[in-house]
Amino acid sequence: MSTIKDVAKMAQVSTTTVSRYLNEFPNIRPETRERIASAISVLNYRANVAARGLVTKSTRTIGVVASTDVDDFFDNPFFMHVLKGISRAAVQRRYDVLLSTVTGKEGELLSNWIHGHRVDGIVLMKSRVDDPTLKMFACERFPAVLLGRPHGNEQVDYVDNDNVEAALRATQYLIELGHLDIAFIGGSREMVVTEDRLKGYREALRQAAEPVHEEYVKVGQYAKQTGYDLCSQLLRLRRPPTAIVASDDIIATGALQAAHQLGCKVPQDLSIIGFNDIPASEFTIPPLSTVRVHMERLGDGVAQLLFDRVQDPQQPARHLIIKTEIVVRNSTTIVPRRS
Amino acid sequence: MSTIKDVAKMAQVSTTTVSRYLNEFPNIRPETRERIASAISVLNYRANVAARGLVTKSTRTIGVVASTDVDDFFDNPFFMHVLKGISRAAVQRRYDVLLSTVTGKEGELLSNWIHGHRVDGIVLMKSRVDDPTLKMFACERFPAVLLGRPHGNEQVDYVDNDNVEAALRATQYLIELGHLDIAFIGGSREMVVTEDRLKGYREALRQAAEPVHEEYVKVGQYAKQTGYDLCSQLLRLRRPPTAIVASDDIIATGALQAAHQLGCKVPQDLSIIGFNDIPASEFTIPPLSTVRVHMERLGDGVAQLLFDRVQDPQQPARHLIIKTEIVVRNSTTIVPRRS
DNA sequence: TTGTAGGCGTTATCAT
DNA sequence: ATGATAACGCCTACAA
Repeated sequence: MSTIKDVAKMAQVSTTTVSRYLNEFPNIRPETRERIASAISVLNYRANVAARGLVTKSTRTIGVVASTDVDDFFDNPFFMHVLKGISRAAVQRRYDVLLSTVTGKEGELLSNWIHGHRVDGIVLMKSRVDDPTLKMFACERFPAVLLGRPHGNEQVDYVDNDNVEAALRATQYLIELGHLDIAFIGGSREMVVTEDRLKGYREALRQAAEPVHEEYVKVGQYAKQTGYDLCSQLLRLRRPPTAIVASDDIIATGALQAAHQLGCKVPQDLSIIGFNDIPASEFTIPPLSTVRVHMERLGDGVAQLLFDRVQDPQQPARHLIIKTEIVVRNSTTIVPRRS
Repeated sequence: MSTIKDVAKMAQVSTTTVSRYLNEFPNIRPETRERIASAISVLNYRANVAARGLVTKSTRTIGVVASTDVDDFFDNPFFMHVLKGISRAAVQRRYDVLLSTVTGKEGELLSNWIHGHRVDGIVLMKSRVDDPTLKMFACERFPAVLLGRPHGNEQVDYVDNDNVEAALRATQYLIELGHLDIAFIGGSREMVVTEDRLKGYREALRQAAEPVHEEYVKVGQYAKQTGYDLCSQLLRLRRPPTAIVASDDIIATGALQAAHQLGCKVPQDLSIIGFNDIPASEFTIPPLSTVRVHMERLGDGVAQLLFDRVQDPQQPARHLIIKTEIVVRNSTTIVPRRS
C-alpha cells in the first residue's frame, strides 16, 4: 500500500505538492501535475482516509441509526425507501453512509460515533416520545436530523409527515363512508408517530361528535404480527368495529390476514386503511387503501437538511413537513348493515 | 471534544496508561483504573477512530457494496434481508457497516475503500458474468466475500444458493403438473444468478426430453416492470406458455399483474413460480408459489466468511451453498386443457 | 505498574 | 510554484 510519500518520491516533488494536487489546488505547473498523476496511477495510490480525517476533522461519512428492532427496520419498506433517498443523496455528494440498528444502547453508539469522530452528521430514524438521544444532540450541537418529529419543542432539524392531519383525513374518510365503529391499531405508543396518528384519529371522531371507545384503540409493535393479533382481538369483541385505521401498512397487512382467517370479508364486513403506501399494498387481497407518505422524499429531505447543517452548524433549526394523500383502493367501502 | 491527553491529565497518569485502560490491558492498579474511568466519564471521552485506525490499520468497519441500480437494490426484499443478516452479524462483533450502491464506477469506489483503508473487508453483492471487480479482489488479496458466485473459477470466498439445482427442481415441478410450454423470465443475463437459473430450467426440459423454445426465454432487469413487460409479451405469443418460471419474486409479481390485466387467470390459465420467497409473496393474488432461498442465512453466511477472512487473510478460499426449497402456494396448478 | 518518545499518513503554516 | 516542518490523536516499543 503506497502513501503520499511514495508518490512524492516517484514524482520528485514534496508531499505538500502531492497533497495540493489531491485537493485540487490551482497553482501547480502542468508538468508537475503530469508527473504526480502518473505516479499516482502507477502506484494505484488512494489517500488514507484515517490520516486525512485526523487532520481535517471531517470524515465524508454520515451515520444512519435506526433505533428500532433490526427486523422492524429491514422488514419495513418504509425505512428502506427512506434509506434509499438518503443513500442516493449521499452518493451524489460523494459521502459514505454508515448504517446501524441498535436497540437499547443507542446512546453508547451515538457517543462513539460523535465523540469518536466517526461521522460528520447523523440521521436518527424514528423518535420516541421521551427520547434521551434527542437531548444528546441538543447538548452536543452535533449535526443531526430526525426522521419524525421530537415530542417536545426541542431545537432539532427534522423531517416528518403531517401525521395528525393525515390520520384525521383517513378517519374522516371512513366516517364519510358511514362508519361509526372505527378502531385504531398501531405500533408502540412510545413512538411519536403513533401518538400523532392516534391524535388525528381521535380528533376526527371528536369533530364528528362520535365517542372514542377505548377498547377500539390497540397498540403493539410496528410489525405484521401486531396487525394480526390486534385485528383478531377486535373482531372477537362483543361489538366489533366496522372499520380499522392501521398506523402502518405492515400492520394493515397483518390485519387483512386475520380478518381473512376469521371469515370476515374485507371490505364488505370490515374496512381497513393503512399508512405509507408500500409497494406491496397494491397487491394485498384486497388491494389496500392507504395514506401515501412519499417515503423517498422523506429520505431526500432528511439528507438535504443534514448536509446543509453539516455545512453550517450554526443555522437555526429547520423543519420539513411532507404532505400525504389518501389512496383509495379496495379495502374500504361503505358501512355494512348491522345484523 | 476531549482527547486522550485530557483524560491522562485529569487522571494524573500518562497517555500510555489511559491507552492501556482503553484496550483492556490487565496490569493497571485498581486505584489508577478508577481515576481513569471517572475522568473518561466526566469528560465523556471516546477514542478518536481516525487516530486509532491510523496506527492500528484497522477500522472495525465492513463495507457492503451493491453493484446494482439503487432502486433494484432497496426495492428488493431479497437484498434487504441479506443486508439484515450482515448488519446483525456486524453489530454482534461490534463492527460498523458502510453501505454503498454504485452502478458503473464501482471500481473507483472499491479502490478508494481498499487503498484508502476505509474498511477491513468488503461484501460484494451480486456478481456479474464478467466482473472486473472480482479480479481486483484476487489481485489485491483484500478480504472480500461475494454474494452469489463468480463466473470463472476465481479464488474468492462466496456464499450462494444452489441456483442451478433449484431452477431445475422448480421446472421439474411444473413438468410434473403436466406443463410442457414453460417459459423463463429473468433479470439481466449479465448476472451469474440469471445464467444459473436459466441453466437449471434448460436442464429440466432436457431431462424431460422437451425442446426449449427460444421465444419462451426472456430477460430484462430485476424489477417488477420487467415481469410485467415480459409476461405481457409471452401471453401475446401465437402459442402462449402455460407456465412461467420467474427468476425473482419481484419479477413474478409483475407477471402476476400483467396476467391479471390481460384477463389471464392464474393459476387456471397460467402457472407462475418465483424465486426468493419474499414476505409479499404470501399476499399476492393468488399467493405465489416460489423457491425459498433463506435470505437471512445468506447474509449470516457472508458475514461469517468475511470476518473469518479478516482474521486470517491467508486461509484458502471457502464456499458456502445454502440449500433452497420449493414452497407451493396457489399460483401453480395442473396444466389447463388447450383450447 | 507506569512513563517517554517516536511514528502512523495527511494537511496546514510559513517560508522561499 | 514548491518545500520544510509541525501538528492531528492514538498506539507501541522500550525503559524504568
